[in-house]
Amino acid sequence: MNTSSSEQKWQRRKEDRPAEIMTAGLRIFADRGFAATRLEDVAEAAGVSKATIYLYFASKAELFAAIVRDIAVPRFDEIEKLLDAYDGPSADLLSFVMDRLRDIATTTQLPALAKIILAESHNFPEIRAFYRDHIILRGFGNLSRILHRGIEHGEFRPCNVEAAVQSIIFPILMNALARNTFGELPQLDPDGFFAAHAEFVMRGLAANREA
Amino acid sequence: MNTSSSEQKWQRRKEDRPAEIMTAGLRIFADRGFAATRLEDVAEAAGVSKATIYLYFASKAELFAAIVRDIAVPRFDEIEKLLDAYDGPSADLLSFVMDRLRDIATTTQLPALAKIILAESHNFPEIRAFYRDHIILRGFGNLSRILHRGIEHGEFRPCNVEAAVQSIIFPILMNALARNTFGELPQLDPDGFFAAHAEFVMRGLAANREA
DNA sequence: GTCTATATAACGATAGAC
DNA sequence: GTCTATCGTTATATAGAC
Repeated sequence: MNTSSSEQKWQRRKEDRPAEIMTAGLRIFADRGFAATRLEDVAEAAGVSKATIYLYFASKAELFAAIVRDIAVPRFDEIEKLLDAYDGPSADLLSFVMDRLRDIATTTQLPALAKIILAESHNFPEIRAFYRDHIILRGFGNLSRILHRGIEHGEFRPCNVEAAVQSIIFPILMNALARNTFGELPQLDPDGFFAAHAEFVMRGLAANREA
Repeated sequence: MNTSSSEQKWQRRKEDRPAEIMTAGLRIFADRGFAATRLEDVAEAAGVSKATIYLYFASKAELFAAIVRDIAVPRFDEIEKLLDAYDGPSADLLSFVMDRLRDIATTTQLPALAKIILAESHNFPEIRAFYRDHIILRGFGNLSRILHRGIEHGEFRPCNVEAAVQSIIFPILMNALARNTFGELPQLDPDGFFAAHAEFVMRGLAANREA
């Protein structure tokens, strides 16, 4: 594996190591799941030794959490920044956020990681607690804010907000999980699905138009 | 485990064995997942030898499929029988079917088994194919029938039926999966959730009432 | 020459084989 | 039931940057 001209066994690249390890870890975790992923394979893919992983991450579970955090946190931050600043119709705000969720579900590996949580967190309580507190509750909270706002403004009908949050998010998540698991069943085609689900949601939330 | 008066080490109970094995298997599969379940433990819990399992089931995957089938098929049959016979408002029919889905999600181990499919079917394609063809596509098909019926009768608005099916089913399934994984987060409380989701769905499907 | 990022090698638990 | 291989984790040696 050495380049021909150099006899160097390794280089100091303190800045880049964590990102390289996380990139390698993401690919292998998403492919094989948590338990089946060997840190030695992650190390090899990242071009470091197994021990080097432990310089930057306290444990396998911490590495996994860091990977999830790296994907999720910037997106949540962006969404929350918008929520704080926004001052238009709640339906538009909800549409925008649902579009972002679609992007996350279709362009990142977060669904594959969510699958790992569902599948294996029974054996690994640390990763479950992290995902519950930093992903689920945070995501629920953000959507909940939008719905409460819309209800207060009379744009959405009063309803069980915690339940509505699930009616909105779970199809998006589960569609991604199902595609991840069953491949491209025509029923699961994301293009048609997301537009239709957004329409469905808007009608489900619409305030009664009365005279 | 033997009764005190009998010295028989075993009895011929050809009729009961499969059910006993499946009951034991259900508990252990739901608890540990597919790969981690050892047929030896299933045999012990069922009070038979490992070889006896193979008398009735061709493989571990076949046993798993039989357990899923045993839970799902009678319920599908019941629902489909109703669909064939029913002749009232589509909204009532959909309500009834959603109630049945809620019962299945809250009173059976099917969500735990669904979790296994999501989690492990990557490694075990046989169980994925079975679940896709006999559970997902069948369930999708049934709901799809109800929606098409309601649209034809003018009771539901015309919409992307395959997408609406997902907007309806996935929250029910995912709520059960999330409770299974994260325990009793108050947000996931099924009592409040199912009623609210049903209301949400009815509004999402409602035909435009126009003059 | 000193400091430290990194590799090598060893440890201990656990699971799978025979 | 015992033995063995594997893998997460940790201790120690060494190489690279300044």
